[in-house]
Formats: sequence, structure tokens, C-alpha cells
Amino acid sequence: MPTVAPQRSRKAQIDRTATALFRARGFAATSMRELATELGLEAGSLYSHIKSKEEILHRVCFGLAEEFFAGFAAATAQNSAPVATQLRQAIEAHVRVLTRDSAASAVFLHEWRHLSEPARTEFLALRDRYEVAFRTLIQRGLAQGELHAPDAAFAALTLLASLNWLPAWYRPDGNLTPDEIAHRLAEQLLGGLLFNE
Amino acid sequence: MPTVAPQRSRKAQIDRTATALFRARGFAATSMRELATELGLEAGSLYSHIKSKEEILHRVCFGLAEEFFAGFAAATAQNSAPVATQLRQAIEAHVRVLTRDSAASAVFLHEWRHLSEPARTEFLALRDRYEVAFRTLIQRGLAQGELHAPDAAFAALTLLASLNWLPAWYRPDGNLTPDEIAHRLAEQLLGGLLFNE
DNA sequence: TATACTTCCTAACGCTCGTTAGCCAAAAAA
DNA sequence: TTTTTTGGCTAACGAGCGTTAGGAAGTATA
Repeated sequence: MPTVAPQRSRKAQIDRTATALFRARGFAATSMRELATELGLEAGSLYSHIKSKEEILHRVCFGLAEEFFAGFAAATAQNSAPVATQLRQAIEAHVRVLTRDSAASAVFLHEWRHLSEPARTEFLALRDRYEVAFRTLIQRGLAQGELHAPDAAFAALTLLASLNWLPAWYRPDGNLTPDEIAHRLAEQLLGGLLFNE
Repeated sequence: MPTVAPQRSRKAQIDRTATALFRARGFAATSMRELATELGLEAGSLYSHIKSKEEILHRVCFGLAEEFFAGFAAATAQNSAPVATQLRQAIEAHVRVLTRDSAASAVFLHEWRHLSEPARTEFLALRDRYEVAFRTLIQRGLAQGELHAPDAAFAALTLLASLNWLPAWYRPDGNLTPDEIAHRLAEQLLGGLLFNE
């Protein structure tokens, strides 16, 4: 009988702790014994809650993918709004996901390659779909004369690149709130795309 | 007696092959036996040429750091030139290093954390110095009114982030030459910073 | 020709890995 | 109260890890 009700299920605790370790050391360099120790358990005990090490990685990667898609969908729901507005909202949604759980984001961005097939291919397909969504939005902006850029694919790549660098330097206790960061990034990145700044 | 003289020393061959594997699988997930097989050797034979697995990683990471600094130094040698020109040249130099050996670049960007101390700390200090160099250049541009940005640190971070995403998608056999890529990236990234485009 | 060096081999070292089997005590459900 | 479920434990499995020792064969040097 725990003195206080656990705020999270054991499985969720394992996911959280594993995510932090995967981020810090990388998936391959994180051992189940390390993970167990961090949780005050023995290694074997983990398997009462999970099926395998990779299952954790799978959950983290695909869970975050879902969040990114949900954010993008919400940001572009109002199809009649100016493309620039939709793009700004999509950027802010992306940043919100990144900052809400930067450890999981870092794992999502860097550790997916340790997924075995077919999960790895599925994951890459999702990532590609997401990138295409941004590219398409930018292309619409170009076609309607709202944005200017030499190349939509190029613009989408550099835009996502700038955003995805965030987990590398973001600190939750920094002096910028996630919303401020999102706003600044949107301003800066759209600055190069908009006609009238 | 090899039928043709080896274009590279065995050690250099090992470094090259290891770099490709480190990039594809990650440092921790690459075994010395895999590396040896790739070279047509047995695992033990590698140690006639190298001291340890980490030594390879060390050489790759610090070798590339040197190249980045040399490129930046050359790009900003003419101190009297406009800051925008220096910045453009620094961007192009950075891209040139990235494209000249994108495998080594990917390792430089992602696998450095598997360096053990004190190399890891030394590496991070170098990386920080490089980032500061860009930030300082941008700051000079702001001070002289040549550039505009809400925050020099922010601008430097997003700039390097956009550039460093390159090894993730660059293909040497793509339809853009490294110089074209460098030029486009410089245009696009300076577009958001310059007053008159 | 004798010597040293280079570059590979085989075999093995101690160690850590992810995972499983079997067991046990406490808690929950019946 | 009996039964089932939950969530731990210990011990061990087979496999793979980085690395080393010792030796063999070819090449270069003296």
C-alpha cells in the first residue's frame, strides 16, 4: 500500500525515466539495469510492465508523432485563414510539443533509427508526411503570393531544422516561456518568408 | 603486395568506414566486429592500427572541429569587409565542410556525446566557441546597423540549426552542387536578417 | 642473409547485455 | 476466508561486447 497514490502508472514512470536516459546516453548505450536502478528496481522487474526495451522507444516515437500531427491539424483547421497565419500557428504548435516534453522530443528526433523494421520504415513515412504538410502549406503561400522563397522544399527543410534544434538548447527553467520562444521563432523564421515585415 | 597501391593508409580506411557505420547505426550500436567485416578483416586485427574504438570517434570529432574553425577563420579574415559578406562566406564555408564529408559531419553533430571525459567537455567547449564566433559576428552586424534581428543569440542558434540539418538530407549525387546549396542557404538565411533584400 | 617491421590471424579474456523462469508477499477480489 | 492479481525478487540463460596475447607470413631494411 503506497502512502500516497502514485500519480502515474508504473509503466508511465518507466517510459518517462527511459526517455530521459535515452536522451542523455542514447538508446543503445542505455541498459535496462541502469533504467531499473533509476527507478529503484531490479532489471528483471521491468518486464512485469513492458514487453521489451524497444517497445518503450516505439511508444515514445509514435506517441510524439501523433502529437505533432494533432498540433498541425489544429493550427491549419481554419482553411480560409491566410496561409501566413496558418503557418505561424503551425510553427507555434510544433514548438509547443517540443517544449512540453523536450526529452521525448530529442528521442523522437534522434533515436528513431534504433527502431527495427517495420517500425522504422513506418516512422520515416510519418516524418515524411509531416514534412510534406509543411511544404504544401508553404507552396500554397507561394502560389497565392503571400510568401516568397526560392524553393518551397528548401524553405520547409530549413524551417523545420531551426525548430528541431530547440530541444538541444531549451531549458524549462530558462528565462523565456515556451510561448515566448514559439512567438520569437515564428517571427524570425517568417521574417525571411514574408513580403512585408 | 596489393595489385594497386592503396590510395589511403589502413588507418584512414578504418576511420572512413567507421565513420559511415557510426553515422548509420550510431557509435554505441556499431561493433568492432561489424567494422572489421566491412573492411574484410577480423576484429582483433583492427588493433594493429588503432588504440581503441573511442580513439576513432575522437579523431573524427576533433578533426572536423578543426575544419570548421579553419573555414570560419578564412571566411572572416578580411576584417574590413561588410559583416554581411563575412557572414555569407562563413555560412558557405560551413556548408562546404558539411558537404565535403557528410558522414563525418553527422558523427560530429550527433555522436560526440559518446566521448568520455575529459574529451567530451573539451569538445563541447570547442562547439561553444564556434557558436560564439557566429553570434559575435551577428552582433557586430547589428551594432553597425547592417543586420536586424530581435536577438543575436537566437539568430545564431537558428542559423546554425538550419545549416546543421543539412547532413540529414544532403546526397552527394543530388541535383544541387555543394556550392549551389551553400549559396541558396546563405541567401535564404540572410534574407531574414538583412534590411534590403 | 639476418633483422625488424607491418599486418594479419586465431583464440580467448572478463564483462555486460536483454530477457526469462520461478518464486514470494502483499493487495484486491470473490 | 479463499482465490486471484499485482509487482516485486533472485538467479541465470546465451549472446555479444571491446580488447589482448601470441604467433605467422610477407615486406622492407641492414
